Amino acid sequence: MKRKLFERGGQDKDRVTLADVAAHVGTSTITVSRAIRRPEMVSEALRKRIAEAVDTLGYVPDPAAQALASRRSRVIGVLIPSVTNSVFADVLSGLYDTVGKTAYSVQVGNTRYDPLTEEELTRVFIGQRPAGLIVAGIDQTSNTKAMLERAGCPVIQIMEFADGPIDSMIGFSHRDAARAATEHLIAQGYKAPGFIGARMDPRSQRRLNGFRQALQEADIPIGCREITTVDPSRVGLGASLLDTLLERAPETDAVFCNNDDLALGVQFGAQRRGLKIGAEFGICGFNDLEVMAAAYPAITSVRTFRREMGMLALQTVLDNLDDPEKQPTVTDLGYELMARASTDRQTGR
Amino acid sequence: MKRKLFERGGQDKDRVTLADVAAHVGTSTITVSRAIRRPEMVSEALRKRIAEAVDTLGYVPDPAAQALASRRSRVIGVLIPSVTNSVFADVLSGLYDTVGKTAYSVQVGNTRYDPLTEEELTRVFIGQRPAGLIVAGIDQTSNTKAMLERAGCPVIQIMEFADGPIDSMIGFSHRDAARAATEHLIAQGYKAPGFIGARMDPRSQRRLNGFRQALQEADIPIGCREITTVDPSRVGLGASLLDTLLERAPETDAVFCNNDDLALGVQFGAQRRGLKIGAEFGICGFNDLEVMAAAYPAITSVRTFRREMGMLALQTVLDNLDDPEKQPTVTDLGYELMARASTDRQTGR
DNA sequence: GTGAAAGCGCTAACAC
DNA sequence: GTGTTAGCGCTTTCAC
Repeated sequence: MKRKLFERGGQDKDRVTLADVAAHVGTSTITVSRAIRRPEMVSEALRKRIAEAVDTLGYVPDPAAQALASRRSRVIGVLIPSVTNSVFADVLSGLYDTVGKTAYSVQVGNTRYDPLTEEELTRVFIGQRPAGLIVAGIDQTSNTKAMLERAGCPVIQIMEFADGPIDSMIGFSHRDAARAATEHLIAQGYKAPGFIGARMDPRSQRRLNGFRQALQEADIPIGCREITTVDPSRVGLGASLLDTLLERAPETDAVFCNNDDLALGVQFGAQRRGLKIGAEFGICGFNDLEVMAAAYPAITSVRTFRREMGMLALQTVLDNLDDPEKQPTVTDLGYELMARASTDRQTGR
Repeated sequence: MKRKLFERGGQDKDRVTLADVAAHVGTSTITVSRAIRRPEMVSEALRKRIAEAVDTLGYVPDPAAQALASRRSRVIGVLIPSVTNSVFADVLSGLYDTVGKTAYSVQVGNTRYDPLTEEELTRVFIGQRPAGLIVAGIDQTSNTKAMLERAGCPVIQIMEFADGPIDSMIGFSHRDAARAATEHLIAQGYKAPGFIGARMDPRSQRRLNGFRQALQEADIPIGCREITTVDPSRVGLGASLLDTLLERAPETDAVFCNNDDLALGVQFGAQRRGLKIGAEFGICGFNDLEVMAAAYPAITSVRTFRREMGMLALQTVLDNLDDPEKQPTVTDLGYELMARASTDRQTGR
């Protein structure tokens, strides 16, 4: 087994610097620096020779030195509450795709649904003089909000659409989306829809509010058909929450689930109980993960635009960086109800 | 809508530096630096006053300056082929958990299953003088491998267990795991197991090899029961690949799927066809995502230790950083066959 | 269009 | 234990 060679220094001596490139070409470091960052400022001839030297010497810029000298890093900080939750994984995927071949890089902080962790991470991120900051949600502590307002870089809030953005905002109304889902259940003829929710972070809470609002407007009493837990969401949890729901409120004939994992679990649980999905029991999820359309029977859900949110958020940072005069934007990405067999009363099964 | 305030400088003037803290306490910058990084080198009295000053002034270290001066950043680079694939999301979750309250941070590069993107990202990452590097797989280009060998930091290969590690390695044998799964199908009495695979990256390929090996050892001809595609895996794809499989090889009575998404899709497809899962048709997935146990019927899979892999990889980097004399380690995390109803021939459905 | 000088905020190396 | 001196590799500012 080979020995380690990173005791210190190591290949650090052979690091190729701007000065090396400059010497090779016979010009000054600043010109090389310009040739790389703003080619239009350097004559074509020089530019070409510099490009060649960069190539042959294998020069790679030192981001630390760049950041220190320019007082700006090329890191775009992203604060999300979870990395495993596929909702955020999709957002990340959009971010990574868009950051792709730009000179910027994405650094993700996992707040674990904890506002204080978020505050701490915000402090650290801002200490890096980030090029931009993308944060999930609108429920930051007042300290966090104050820091973000003075961050000195574009700040994009994602996942929500609401009043009082810190800077730019890209998302949708969780309440409206949930209300639409519930209205769909009612329109399909279900008489006693219930709600199943896990984690119950602020976004889940807003979805619950949308559910309540729809029932209220339809003059349907809620009864005991709201089953929630702070436990993280899992498919397996769907079935157990369904058990609780049907025990407490046997009249329930449909359920709006906080997210798709729960909905899938509810469907498995309902099948185990021998319920006819659709005809006897309606199921609606939230987010429209790919599995929903593929399930048997296919499960109704509310489609949300997660990758798009990531892409647009990153692009918004880039746009703001390009043009510092650019005004903040607030974008509603909306949602789309995907009605499928699981809420079709004609579906026997 | 508020005006932007990040035109440049902004709050940069009020940045609290080591010098500010030193002045406040009446000592030198280096002492403050030491008080923070190696408290045992500073007298208790001073240390306490410095801590207070740091707090009241709100000092946050500048990672760029640290990296530049020490020629080492506190960034641990992670190169994975996908962020949405929940397999890697789980690994990431383990990484983030472990990096948690350390002074290090994780930076993820998405290679998109492309060796050249991986090479490019490796070059950029190494240019950051990372504290450590965690890379998925063993199929790097020779250029990439050469760079990693000279990276001057701990390098951990994850997701595989094989010969010739670059430095440390943590994973398991995909071939052995797949062989075990296939042997299970055979032991359960299925006579003509097939293979369904998507993406077909090197790890999938090794799993296919394990499948072949098991059939060969059991003297079962493979026939046309290998259905693969380079398309990325989706649940929906499972059903279509099942269609292809049963068309080409109607004798098939069980299937080993490259991953759990496909297995779930196969199950939905089989249900749609009215096949009795288990009794008539066996299904085995790979990775044992949470949904597999929750499905109805529950689906057999091969459990892999993804979060653990992330945690251990990060910990290995930290250990190597603590003790540069530490020798590289190679760890086999193994796998575990989770036999469930979907491969139980007694299961009617 | 190009360059010289200065310094970003921190730490390594060597004093004391 | 603590301080001094020199940078790290780059960009800013201001000259030319």
